[in-house]
Amino acid sequence: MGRSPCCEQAHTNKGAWTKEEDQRLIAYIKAHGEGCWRSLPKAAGLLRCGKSCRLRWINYLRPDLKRGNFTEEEDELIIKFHELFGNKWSLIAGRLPGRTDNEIKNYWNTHIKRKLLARGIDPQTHRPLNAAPATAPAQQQQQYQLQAQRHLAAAPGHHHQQQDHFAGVLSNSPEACSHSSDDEHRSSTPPPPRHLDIDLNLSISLAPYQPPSEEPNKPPKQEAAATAAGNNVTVCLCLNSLGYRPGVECVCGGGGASSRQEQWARSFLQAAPCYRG
DNA sequence: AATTAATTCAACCGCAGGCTG
DNA sequence: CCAGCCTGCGGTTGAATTAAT
Repeated sequence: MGRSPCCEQAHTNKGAWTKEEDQRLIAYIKAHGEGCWRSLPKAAGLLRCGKSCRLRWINYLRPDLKRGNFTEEEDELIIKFHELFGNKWSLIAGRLPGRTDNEIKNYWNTHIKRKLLARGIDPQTHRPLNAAPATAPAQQQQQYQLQAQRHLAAAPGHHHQQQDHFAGVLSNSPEACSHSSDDEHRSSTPPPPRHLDIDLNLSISLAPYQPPSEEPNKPPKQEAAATAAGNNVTVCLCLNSLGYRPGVECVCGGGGASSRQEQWARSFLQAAPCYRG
């Protein structure tokens, strides 16, 4: 596998972004949407590598970022998800609206680790610090993590439809884990004893690019889904955030979708048949 | 007020893995 | 099948900021 030459190019800026660079990036993405990171810097007139642009956008400029202190609720969610997924920050970020993997990773390392240690809990194993070194249970937990990850892998893309996000995640419903994996059927492994309060019955939807809503508490996802299911929608196969962009034609060239992107979109839609018109 | 230590977090780096020709 | 391209991820770094002395 070849290394991407994108960051080896000469004449690319590094380090902190300037306001002007931010403006350029925002303006470009507003006009053309996300994606095509490699060609973006040149097209946007930025002396940055695509990777850097992507990072800047995702971690800092994206309009749907929360950018505030983490709430106690979020803390607990992160802890639970970390227990479940391990250091899969992107998976964790996918279930915390408005938070980025980088942000969560930093927050984990600077705050939550310490918090857990203060509670006498090992932040890596989520077990009491003075507990005997786990062998079989740790393997079992790893297996549960793998199961959960397999579930998620089966449904690519971000898992939105988070209108009842916190309520759902925090629910103690006995059905919360009722979607148990194949593994559960073919092994005598007892069900995970410690994650019953995590609702993994995650559903997916085409994740629209959402400009900041006027009403922060009103999740716009349903609207988008309804619009999509209804009419007059252009599905942008260039997959700029898998955006449904009502009435907007794809602008990334290649007739609306590169073959690769189109293929991805098709496989996605097949994997999520309930979202096919 | 000056200096040092600790903390935070944006950004970078290298790699994995999927896709293409 | 293979080499190269591209994106995304997780770990790490280091500049900026804050707290302590």
